[in-house]
Amino acid sequence: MSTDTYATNMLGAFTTALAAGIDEEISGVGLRSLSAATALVTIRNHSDDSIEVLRRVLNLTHSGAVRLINGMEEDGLVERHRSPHDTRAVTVRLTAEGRNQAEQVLRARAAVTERVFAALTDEQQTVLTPILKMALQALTEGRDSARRICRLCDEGVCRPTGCPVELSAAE
Amino acid sequence: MSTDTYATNMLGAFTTALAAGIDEEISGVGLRSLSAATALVTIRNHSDDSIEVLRRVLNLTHSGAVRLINGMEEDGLVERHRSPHDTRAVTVRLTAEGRNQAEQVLRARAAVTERVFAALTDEQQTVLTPILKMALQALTEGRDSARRICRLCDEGVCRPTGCPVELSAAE
DNA sequence: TGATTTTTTATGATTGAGTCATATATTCGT
DNA sequence: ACGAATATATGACTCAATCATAAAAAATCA
Repeated sequence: MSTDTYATNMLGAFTTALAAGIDEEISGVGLRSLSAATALVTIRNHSDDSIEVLRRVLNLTHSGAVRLINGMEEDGLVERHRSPHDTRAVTVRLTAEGRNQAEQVLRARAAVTERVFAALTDEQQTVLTPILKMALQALTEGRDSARRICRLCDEGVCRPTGCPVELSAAE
Repeated sequence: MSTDTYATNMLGAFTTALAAGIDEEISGVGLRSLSAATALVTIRNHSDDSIEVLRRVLNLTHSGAVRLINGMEEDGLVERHRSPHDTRAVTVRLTAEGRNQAEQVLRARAAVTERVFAALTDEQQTVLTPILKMALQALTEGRDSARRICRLCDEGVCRPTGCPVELSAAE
């Protein structure tokens, strides 16, 4: 069963188009970088994570993450706090403004994915969901990988139904 | 018919995961930037396009594109030629090495999309194809948009069957 | 307990992709 | 033929991110 080159080519184009659309929409929120937008949502979902954890989710060097947080702190989006049980670690927390901006990033991403979904027939929407679930399970390769994949998600939404990425990560 | 937030959230995660996977795999080819990789494939598909056309496909400023081509020329991947009918315009053509690297970029992207496809059941693969076709049509907003969406595709593959993006662009 | 290794944050120096402002040459429209 | 539009190019600069390195706290283990 050799893979259908035509279909895989389209999957690539689909990814290019969708990723570009999401990036563009998120850029419209007006944050200093896409990394900042991603960090904002990541922190929203996991408050009080250390810079080191953030570093892995964002796939940056540690100094890169430190500088990203510096900038976001300057912009009044996050605050540094000393971790109570490990005085080396710095935990990062959103300010009210940061929380506000994080919601805007989530809305921006959702706007694009909703637009794509709306272009499909009801039946296509129905069959697509389990396909996405299956693909996400296959793409997940452990805890760190799961955090990276879900880094721009509204995690509250997946909680009740169960996130396939989290399930697969806990294998 | 309010959209299913759970499904759109997963579509976002799917895009994040797939786009990151593709970027990472393409980075493994060892070119100086993702832009260079994209330019390489774009030029492969449309040889002798001008820098100005490239600029639009890659979504760069003109000077950005000029500098990208400078670098790629230094790396021996492309050659500048004066356009025969417009002496202002510079057309860009791949060297043998450039062609070689472009194929590697295509293979890198295909490897990731094939892996995802392979994780699906035969039936899921069958129903996914027309869904992708429909979504791509919806995501295409004209000629320039089509070029951007297909910028990392192996365009030869879509020719026989017909690329939904091109069809939609020619509306 | 005390010494060594590991983990975590931070900073100075640098890189490199990309932008902005501007210059120059060619083509097009009238 | 002249003015507007189009195309390439370059100098100065920005900014995200890296590399190399330092220092402090925690964990390990002898």
